[in-house]
Amino acid sequence: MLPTQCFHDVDQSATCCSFGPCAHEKPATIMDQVPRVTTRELRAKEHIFFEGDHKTHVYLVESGAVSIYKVLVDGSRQIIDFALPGDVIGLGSNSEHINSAQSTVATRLQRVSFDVLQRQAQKNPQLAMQLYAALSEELAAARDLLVTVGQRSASQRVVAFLLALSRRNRRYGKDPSDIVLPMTRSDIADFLGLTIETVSRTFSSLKSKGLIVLGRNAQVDLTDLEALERLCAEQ
Amino acid sequence: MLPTQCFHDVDQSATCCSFGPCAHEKPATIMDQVPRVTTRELRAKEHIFFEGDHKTHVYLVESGAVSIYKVLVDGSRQIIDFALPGDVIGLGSNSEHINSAQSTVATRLQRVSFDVLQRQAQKNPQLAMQLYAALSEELAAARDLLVTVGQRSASQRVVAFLLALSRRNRRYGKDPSDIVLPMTRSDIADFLGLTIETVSRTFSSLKSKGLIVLGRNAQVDLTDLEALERLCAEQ
DNA sequence: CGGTACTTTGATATTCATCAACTCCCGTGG
DNA sequence: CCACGGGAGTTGATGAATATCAAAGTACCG
Repeated sequence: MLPTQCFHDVDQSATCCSFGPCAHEKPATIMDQVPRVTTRELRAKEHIFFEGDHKTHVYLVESGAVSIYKVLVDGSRQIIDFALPGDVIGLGSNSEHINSAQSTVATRLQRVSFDVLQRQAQKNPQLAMQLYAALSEELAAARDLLVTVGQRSASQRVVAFLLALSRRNRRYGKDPSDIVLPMTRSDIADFLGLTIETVSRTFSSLKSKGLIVLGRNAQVDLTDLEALERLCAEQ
Repeated sequence: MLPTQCFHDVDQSATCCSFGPCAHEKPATIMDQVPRVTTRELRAKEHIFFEGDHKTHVYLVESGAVSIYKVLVDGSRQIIDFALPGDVIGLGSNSEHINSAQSTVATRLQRVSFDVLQRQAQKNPQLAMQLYAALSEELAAARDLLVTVGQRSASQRVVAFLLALSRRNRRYGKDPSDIVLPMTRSDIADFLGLTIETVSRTFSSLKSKGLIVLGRNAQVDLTDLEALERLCAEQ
């Protein structure tokens, strides 16, 4: 097992918020098995690749954050996943990218050649199975997000999003009630299938209820995790 | 490449309806590489497995239709995919199912042992890569549905759904303007993140506009494919 | 400092969910 | 053969949630 662009945790049992604990600990196993790893630095809002581009590399996020998204003809955008430090971008056997990727903040990436990775996988069944497991997690994450967007109210979606970041913090040994949002309201809105205004209003509402405190620098304090969990599950 | 539960087509370029042509033709390559294939017959609305169940088999849909879904604590259901004839259910490296599966109509399945398949894949890199490609398609399908549910209006979702079935027909050499819906309005609603009533009203509205004709036996005639495509893309 | 991008807040409009009643279809049993 | 019953589908009336439009406020970067 190895980390993927599993931004929100994959919940096997669909309790609560459809986000749950994600069990991968080993960081970047894939990258260790392939030679010639190079790094790339990005400022905020730089593109890594576009949908339809020929797939040249697979990337590991070292720091920062990347949005994986699709755009419709009318220009509206659905962010499919946020790739955070430790997550891998660009897996899948297609020779072309099926979505676009853009840094949401300043970001540092490691990259390996897609072809080299594919060839290694052909020779090494264990690597192939690792790739398979990684993709399997991405699939679970995409489906969890689908459940959230398809079935939950605006405030439940936002809370689910915050709790997913909280759980990620816990997984990495950081404070689960003190999270950072490395993306704009607009990014969050496009991730949750809402508008900027609705996301902003929901934050304000949670703040006025004393469930969160909005700090400087995109910092958010989750002052009542239990109440948030309840909010996310209820109805 | 091999077929998966890619109900709607995977559109590489996110044109129109986020559903597009899906290029797999070889049916059931996986099943041919594993011994002891058995079959199972189901009446409508029988369960194949539940979320959390130990994964014993991987299934190929021979006839009928299967809904893959998750339920939330409040009882609401999100159908994640419809598996139709030729599609495979139960892939992924988890030892437990991460969603439930239920026939929507009378259905016949082929099944192979999950463990046997895993072991074969360990030994046979080509099979492993096939599984990888299959999962890759499932992921693309889940993401396309996410885009539809997250960004489109009720009528656009319904039309996208109809057009996906139409394209599937075309791919299998059948009439793309004469489709069958092997599921209830309730299933469609839970797939598209809508209510039964909204789905029904949308069908009625499309009918009154002369874009579709509702026939007997869940048959739907798409009398103006171009107008439907336009409806799905516009705004 | 000054400008730009991002965020918040308010007023209004629209879409879709909800609640409720009714119809249709099909199978079952009297 | 017809009556009954239940599941599925349709249609209408209403309300709530969220999008849209508009404007002001705030932080950040040169």
